[in-house]
Amino acid sequence: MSNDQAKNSAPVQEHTYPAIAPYQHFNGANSYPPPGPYPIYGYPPPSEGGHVDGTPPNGAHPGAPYMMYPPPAPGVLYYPGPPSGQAFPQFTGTPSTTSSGNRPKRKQVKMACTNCATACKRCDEARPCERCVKYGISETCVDGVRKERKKGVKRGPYKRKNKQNSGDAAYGDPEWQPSGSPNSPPAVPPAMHALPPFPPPEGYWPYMYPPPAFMPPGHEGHPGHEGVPNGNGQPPMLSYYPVPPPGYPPFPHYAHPGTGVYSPHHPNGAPVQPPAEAASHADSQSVDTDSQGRTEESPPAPSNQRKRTRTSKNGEPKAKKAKTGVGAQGTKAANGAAKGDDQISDDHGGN
DNA sequence: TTCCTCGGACGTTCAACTAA
DNA sequence: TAGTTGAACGTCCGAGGAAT
Ligand SMILES: [Zn+2]
Ligand SMILES: [Zn+2]
Repeated sequence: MSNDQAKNSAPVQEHTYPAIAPYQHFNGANSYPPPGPYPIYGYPPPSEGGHVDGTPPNGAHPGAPYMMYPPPAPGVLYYPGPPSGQAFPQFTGTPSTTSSGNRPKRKQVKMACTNCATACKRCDEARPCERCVKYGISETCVDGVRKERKKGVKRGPYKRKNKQNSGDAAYGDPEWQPSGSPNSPPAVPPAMHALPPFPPPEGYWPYMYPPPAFMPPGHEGHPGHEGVPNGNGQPPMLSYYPVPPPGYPPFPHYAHPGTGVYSPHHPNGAPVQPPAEAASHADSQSVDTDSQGRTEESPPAPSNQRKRTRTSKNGEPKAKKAKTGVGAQGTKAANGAAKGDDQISDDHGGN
């Protein structure tokens, strides 16, 4: 902790997403989809047994990519319809989750008081903070001093993350971006510019329409397909299937970027899970990114599975701090107060 | 059974770096 | 010079050992 905390107390980095217009459901209903992940699938058009309103037909195979019917409005992010004709509940919460699931993102105070910092416990902005008040140590509840950052530390060359697709990123990679091959020029529709803010609320799994650089699978030339009216008064059919934009985790089902052919396998070889399973595992397929878009190569085991060793980073036990004074509070009353929360503790370093 | 410790995940900040 | 990157540094969750 150091004075730079005070220096920088003005701009608070809020990681909440701006309010966005309701996304349109697969079936056209205007409401927020529930926080994901959940399986992505579609239902066949009426010409193939589906219902005009987009609800699934009897015996519909929910894992298959189907044409969307009625045709969607371009330039919006769409979400899959509810399974089995159920309606999604109206989503009213503030989308704020970690990228690794539905767990709410941890909010840190900008500066914990010395007591809380020492105890590695949650603090708040108030002074005295709630915890210090609770333990009757208000008088020692003060901000710590932030260490000054080292200067003059040289770094290597930076990788550019937001570079245009160079063509060597594999499909499914966070860096992959739709672009044309030498044989198929880029097909990024103008409507894409009307997309809602990117990225969308975490936990939301978008469908993008029209799919950039994708051709629809398996319906070429069918009357009434691909935006071409069939001449029978039937509206044009438009393809609709998952396309992970750059930075999005891979979807459970894929259409090959080159051929547009749907495959139950991810282009990089990983098999696709059945929808129900995908729902519970889609999270694990996602590329975990932190608040700065960093990715986690290998997400840590859940903390309840972590092996805990009692040694410090250098392999030695951390020195114990005397249980006197405020940092270690000393009193049982203070120590034990709230279960699952406050236990006054020794200092221990972060990273 | 409760209390306390502390490993490490997670979040924030900002200097170094880079492209325009 | 503005925007991006990435590491330093801070917060604090929660498992598990120690104490009662
Ligand atoms: Zn505090
Ligand atoms: Zn305090």
